[in-house]
Amino acid sequence: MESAAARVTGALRQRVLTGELRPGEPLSQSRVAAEYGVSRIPARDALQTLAAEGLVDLGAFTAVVRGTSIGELQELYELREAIEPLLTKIAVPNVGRAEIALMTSLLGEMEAHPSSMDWLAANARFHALIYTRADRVRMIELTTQLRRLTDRYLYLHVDMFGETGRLDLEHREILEAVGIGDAAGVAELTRRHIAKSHDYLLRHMLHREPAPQA
Amino acid sequence: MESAAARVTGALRQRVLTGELRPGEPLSQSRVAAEYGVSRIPARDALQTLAAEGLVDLGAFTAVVRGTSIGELQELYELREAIEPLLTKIAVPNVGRAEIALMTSLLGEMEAHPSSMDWLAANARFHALIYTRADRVRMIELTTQLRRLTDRYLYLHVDMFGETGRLDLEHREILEAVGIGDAAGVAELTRRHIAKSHDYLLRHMLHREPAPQA
DNA sequence: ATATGGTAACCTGTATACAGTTCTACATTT
DNA sequence: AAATGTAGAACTGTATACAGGTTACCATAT
Repeated sequence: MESAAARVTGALRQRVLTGELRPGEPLSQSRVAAEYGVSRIPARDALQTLAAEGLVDLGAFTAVVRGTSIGELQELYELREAIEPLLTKIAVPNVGRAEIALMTSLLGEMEAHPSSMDWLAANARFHALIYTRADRVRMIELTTQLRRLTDRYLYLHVDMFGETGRLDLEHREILEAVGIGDAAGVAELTRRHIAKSHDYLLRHMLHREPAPQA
Repeated sequence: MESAAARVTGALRQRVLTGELRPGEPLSQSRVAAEYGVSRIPARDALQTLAAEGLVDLGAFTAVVRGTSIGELQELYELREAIEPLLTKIAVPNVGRAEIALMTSLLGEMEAHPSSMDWLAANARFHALIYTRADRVRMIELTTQLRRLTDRYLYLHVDMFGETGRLDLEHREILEAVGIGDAAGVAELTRRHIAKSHDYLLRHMLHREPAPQA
């Protein structure tokens, strides 16, 4: 069974992630509780979890949906650029035929559903598939969290990714390098892959919102 | 004022960190609550926080002090070796005379109190002093957490750091490189500094406990 | 002696209740 | 009109209470 707290956590996480709940939006325990038909305790638990994940700020008075900033974006991508290539380098030697087949089919799925939530989901699974083989539980957990946070920037600041075409090409390159077992190559391709998304987001944020909320 | 939850969190964190509470020790909400004279809610909050920090496992039945393993040690140090040099490279150009003076005095403090908790505290402040100037809130928070987790391995698996002498020498090297503003140099020295602690711990864990608890 | 079943102790998730704090908005003063 | 003060609304932290679920242990059967 799933606890009430877990249910509320998941629902809120989704709403914050997709931008349905805007940055700065206050999330009081009582209102969250009422909205999901639970008592304040599980609502409180959910807010605490989301705060630990960095999606919510726990102020003295009330919790609020965390804002975005170019500074934070910078940090998140710096971390991803450091960790994901590392994870890649460790994982690639352990990737087998089965994973490569699955990755190929995920690539097809992405090409079939450009610029949609389906694309984003397939993309996440594509990369996760490599990382899993690194056998690094903590690193993967951290990476998942960082990806969630940067995905939020995509939802909030980009009309709706006009870049999936280019990214699919990069995925094909990555897949090829995985195929020949070139760990260092995949790592470097991954780093650039991430850096390009960073640049893309940065350009859009600088252009559209010169002074973003804290 | 400090909330009851924060007080319990701090106290428990200390006890888990220093190994007073051994890995595997069950921490039920009720007993923690009774022990600190609070109700179950703040006790529950504290356990959740510690779980998010990775010091406690939130099982289905009861929370337990997290175990240690060579695999986790590996992950923690891989992360530190990736992040702390990065943080260093960013920070060093911003370190001024004031910080260098303070670092010098901290170095003296470490040399004056070898192999003690005071040494560990001064050591933490020494490195933190550099990192602060990187202006990377999230990275620093993450680094703090990783350092806490690895410090626990020191407490649990090393009789009581017989290495402070060598480490002080390395600190002196780092301080010198900071003095001449050699960011890349400090980064590399920091990476090796961390790697050596990793080796040291690994040797001891392999020697003393061939099959550590999960 | 070992396996099996049942009961009591323990523990968690959640609801409700209360005290104290923070914010808001309006009235009062300057 | 701006500043200040003040009641009330909103919110949080915490305590207490209750309904399951899990574990441990002991008695009984094989």
